[in-house]
Amino acid sequence: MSEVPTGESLLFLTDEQLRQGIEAMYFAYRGFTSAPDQILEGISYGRAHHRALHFISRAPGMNVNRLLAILGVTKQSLNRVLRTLIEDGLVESRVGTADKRERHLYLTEEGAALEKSLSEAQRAQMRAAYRKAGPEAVAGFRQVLESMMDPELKRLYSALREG
Amino acid sequence: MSEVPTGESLLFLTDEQLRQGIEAMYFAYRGFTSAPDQILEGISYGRAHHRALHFISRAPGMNVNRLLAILGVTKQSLNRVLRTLIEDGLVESRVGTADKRERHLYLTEEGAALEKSLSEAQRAQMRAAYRKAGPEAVAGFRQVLESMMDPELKRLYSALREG
DNA sequence: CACATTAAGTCAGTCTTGTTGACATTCCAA
DNA sequence: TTGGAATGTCAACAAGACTGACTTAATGTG
Repeated sequence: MSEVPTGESLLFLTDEQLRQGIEAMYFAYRGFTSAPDQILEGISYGRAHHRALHFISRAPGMNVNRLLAILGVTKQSLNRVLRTLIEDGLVESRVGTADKRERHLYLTEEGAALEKSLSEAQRAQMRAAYRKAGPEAVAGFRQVLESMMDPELKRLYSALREG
Repeated sequence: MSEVPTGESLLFLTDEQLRQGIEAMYFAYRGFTSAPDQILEGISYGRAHHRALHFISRAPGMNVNRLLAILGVTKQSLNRVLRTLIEDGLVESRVGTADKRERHLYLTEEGAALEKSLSEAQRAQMRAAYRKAGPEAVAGFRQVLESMMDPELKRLYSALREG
């Protein structure tokens, strides 16, 4: 947690090393999204739909505000996506019991099936990368990613694991 | 290169672990782009302009086809971005000497200045993340990112380093 | 030389995903 | 009971991607 880097890590962080990291992140992110994108093209959905399905699947019963905070978009933008998913019978929106203003979101069977196919494609890609790199590399990967997150996003990310 | 994982790595790659990796990648990518995005809003440029400036800076004299391959967009899409950058005097397009059909791209002084401010903001963010995570984590991070790349993109990524 | 191909640029139209702003509805809580 | 919060909706717009068709200029080849 020291703010002062060691001589070695200071040496390590040349602009060139950082630039390579930036480019690696850029190219890798494209690989990261390509598998689900391939499934999505053809059916009339995009990445925004995938993201909504993912997080609803991850935390079923989540209300709209929570999902908005996670996705970091405006409610108008999310609403368009959510509306099509609800109309198409992939997502169910239930009025809250404690607070009836809230809408709680759930995947229908059909929604869960699509989410599963998308997430399986993405996991397969991730699994291949993890295996190529090995467990120790994966631990480092996760550490750096967490360090890159905005504190608020990191909070939301951690909350997903803790329920 | 073995297709059969060891017992340990098999244990490691639970769906939950993979899902956390996927989410980490998603949240981290948002942190990754936020610093340059902040500079870009206000001036009338977006991420597409940033990417073009970055790679022209990285490989000055690059022709349009090469940049198209790196960015993975259509020429119509790139052209819109490139045209504004040239009109605004940030990028210079020189007719090729060997092959006069080609246009070679260079940053002007002004273009280099903007690129520098964008890349410094992004590097600062990356540097902070790297320092928090430590050198060993960074090595793992880089390894996993490279494993995630599409082979063609990895080729382009590597070519950037080798000149 | 004539013709095909390549590199680059352009025009027109479309789609997804994001944005603002304005407004209605519902319902909780002080 | 009234103000504010949560939600939803309408309209307009912008960035950034796409396809398809086409031009121009330069190059390569039969």
